[in-house]
Amino acid sequence: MTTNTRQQIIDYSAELLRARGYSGFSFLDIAREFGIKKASVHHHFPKKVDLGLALCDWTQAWLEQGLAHFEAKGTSNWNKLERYFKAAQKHTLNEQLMCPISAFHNDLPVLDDSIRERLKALGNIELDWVERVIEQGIEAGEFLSTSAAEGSSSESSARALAGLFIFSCKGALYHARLHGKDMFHQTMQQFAALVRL
Amino acid sequence: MTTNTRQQIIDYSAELLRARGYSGFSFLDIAREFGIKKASVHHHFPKKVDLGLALCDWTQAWLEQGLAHFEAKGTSNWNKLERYFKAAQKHTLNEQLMCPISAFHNDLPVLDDSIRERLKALGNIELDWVERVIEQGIEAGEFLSTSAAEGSSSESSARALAGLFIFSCKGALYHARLHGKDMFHQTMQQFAALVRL
DNA sequence: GTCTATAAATGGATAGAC
DNA sequence: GTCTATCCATTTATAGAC
Repeated sequence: MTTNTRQQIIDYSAELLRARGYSGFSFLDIAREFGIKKASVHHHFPKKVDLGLALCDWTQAWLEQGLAHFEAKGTSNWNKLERYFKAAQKHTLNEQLMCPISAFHNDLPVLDDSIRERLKALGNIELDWVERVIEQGIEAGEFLSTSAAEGSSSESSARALAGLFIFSCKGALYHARLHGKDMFHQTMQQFAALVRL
Repeated sequence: MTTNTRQQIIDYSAELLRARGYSGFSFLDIAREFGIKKASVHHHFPKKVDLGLALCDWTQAWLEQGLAHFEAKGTSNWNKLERYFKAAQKHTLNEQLMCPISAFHNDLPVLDDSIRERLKALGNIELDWVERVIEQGIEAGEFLSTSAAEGSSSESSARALAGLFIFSCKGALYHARLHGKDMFHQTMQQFAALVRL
C-alpha cells in the first residue's frame, strides 16, 4: 500500500517545485504532507539531488505528454502553437504554477551539474518541438519565412522564429506573474500578427 | 572615512544580487567582504527588507542611467533598441550577471510586498521606455505597424511590439545563461528581420 | 519503511558592551 | 559603528533502533 510513497513524494514535490522553485521547498514540507518524518523522506531520496533528478524525469514525461497533446491530428501548425501557449497561460495565470523547466532554471546557481545537464536536454526537447512545428508551418505556407535569402530552405528561419516564439512566450509569462496577464495576451497576438500569413 | 560603508554595502549587495539572486546572498557574505561582523551589517540595515529596498533604489538609478545612455542623440530608434540588448548581452554573457530586476523577479515568492511594489514600478519604467522608442520608430517609418486597422494611430501596436521585444530579449538571455549565446543572437536578429522596414 | 535522535551548518535577528 | 554573545528557526543529512 505504501509502496508508491516514492511516487507520491515525486508528484507532490513537482507541485512544490512549480509553486516555489527548487530551493523553495524542503524535506520537511514533504514529510508534513504525508504525515511522516524527514528521515523517512531521506530513505526514499538520500540527497536532494536524487529527488531533483527524479523531478527531471517527471518533467520530461510531463513535457512529452504535453507536446503530444498539442499535436491533435488535423490541426494547423499555428493551432499547435496556440495550444502550447494557451496551456502555459492556464498554468501560470490560473493555477499560479511555473513550468517545471523554468522553475529549475530560476535556481540555476545552486543546481548540481547533473541536474543542469538534464535541464539542458529538456530545454532542447521543447525548442526542437517548436522549431519542427514552425518548419512545417513555413512549408505549408502558414507562416512567414524571413531571411529568405540563400538556399537554406527554411531551416535557419524556423529555428530563429522558434526562439522568438518560445522566449517571448516564457518572458511574457514571467512578466505576468507580477504584472498580470494583459501584456501576455498582447505579446502573443503581436507574434501572430507578424508571423502568420 | 567609514561613513560610506552603507553605500559600499549596497554596491556589493547589488553585485551579489545580480550574481545569485535575492535569497542567494546573506548578511554573512557582506560582512566577510568588508571584514566586519554580521551584527555590524544589521546596524546599517536592520532587516533584509531594508537592504532590499535600498537595492530597489540602486536598481532604479542603474536603470535610468542605462536607458539615458542608450538614447545618444542622432541615433535611430532601432539603434536605441540595439544598444539596449547589446548591453544586456554584455552583462549576461560576458559578466555572468543578471539584470537586477530579473534577479529580484526570480525570487518573487519570497519577496516582501513592499519590494514587489517597487519591482512593478521598475518593470514599467523599462517597458514604457521601449514602448516610447518603438512608437517613435513607427512614426518615423523605421518599424512595421501591425494591427493597422482602426484609428488608434500606433499606440496599441507600439506597446504590443514593445512586449514582444523586451520579453523575447529577456527570455533569450535567460535561456543563454544555460545554453549559450547562439539562440540569443538568432532571436534578436529575427525580431529585427520581422519588424524593421 | 518509519521512527528517534542528533549533527553541523546557515540565516535572520537582537541586546548590550565598547 | 563595531564588537561579542546569543537566540531561534530552518535545512540537509546520518546513525541506528523498531
